[in-house]
Amino acid sequence: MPKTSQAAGLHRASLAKLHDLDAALELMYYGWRGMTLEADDYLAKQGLSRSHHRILYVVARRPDIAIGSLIEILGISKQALNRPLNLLLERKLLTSQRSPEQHRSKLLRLTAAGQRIEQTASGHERKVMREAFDRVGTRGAAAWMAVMETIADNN
Amino acid sequence: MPKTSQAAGLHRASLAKLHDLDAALELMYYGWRGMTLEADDYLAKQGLSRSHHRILYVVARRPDIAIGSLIEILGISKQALNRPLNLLLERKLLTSQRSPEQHRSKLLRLTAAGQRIEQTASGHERKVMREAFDRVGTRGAAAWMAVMETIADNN
DNA sequence: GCATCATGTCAACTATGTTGACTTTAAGAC
DNA sequence: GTCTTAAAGTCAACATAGTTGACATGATGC
Repeated sequence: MPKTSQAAGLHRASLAKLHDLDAALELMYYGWRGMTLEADDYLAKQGLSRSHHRILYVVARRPDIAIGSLIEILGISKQALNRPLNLLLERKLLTSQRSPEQHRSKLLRLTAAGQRIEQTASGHERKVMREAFDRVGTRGAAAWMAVMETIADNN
Repeated sequence: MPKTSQAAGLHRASLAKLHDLDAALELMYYGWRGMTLEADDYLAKQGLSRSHHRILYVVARRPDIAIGSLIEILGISKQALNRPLNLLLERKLLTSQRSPEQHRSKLLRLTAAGQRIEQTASGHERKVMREAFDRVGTRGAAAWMAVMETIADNN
């Protein structure tokens, strides 16, 4: 895994602004890095990375999700899912079992250990968001969400 | 280069929310994807990708930047810079020349073609931001910036 | 028994990053 | 002039995270 950059953000203001919105473009970039920085450091210490966290995050919010649905939500191929998923199963952060009602699909769940790691990693990200929202109040937070929703739905 | 995902965002609301701020975490992820989607499609058509765009973006805003400074700003190793940078030079989107005042460093500049591509790619991203800002007004945009600044400086 | 769906796996490839170990080029010290 | 140093360039080996294609396995439905 690439080292989580220590210096990202240092240069946040070091570029001439050619356009009005240059600052916004750069903030999106450094904002994403800033939000995930501590979580990535924590995950690296656990021998995990962003891809593992994405899996844990989704399974935490969709217990008993089938592998096919997980693939759909993550938007990657089953081959790409294979490696990180197997690592999580080997490390017993996830369990997989055929549905009791004789389905073809396998259902994924977090173990207690998996829950703990998901909570901690996501918690680092939430902490960053919470501190930022605290600075702008409810109205500001709502505006941030509205902007991001518009951008996220741009496709 | 990985295909720029078509389906990202479709599942934006499909997860149960375990915490207050889950929506914000997901918006950061899908927001980043949404902002870069069209630019990445455009770049792919030019046989380029995000890493090339980052180089073009920085050089556009720091004409005559030395390679060492570029490395610092991008936060990657010179070996990682090597390949995309050489492609841009071969494709004559960038020029490099030793400083006239007999310096050791080489100075990078965009060619007209390089400027055109940088403008177009960044323009796609600015368009997305502009549309989102238009929905929330000046105050909302200012709040968005304030939130992102706090997050970006989190390191 | 057979088709089909969901899953699993293998191989080859691309892209983007890392570290380590060099070389080359230019400038400055002496 | 030679030597040192700084900046840049290059080569190899590696890791991660994705892609496609091809094929195997397991469970269900008929």
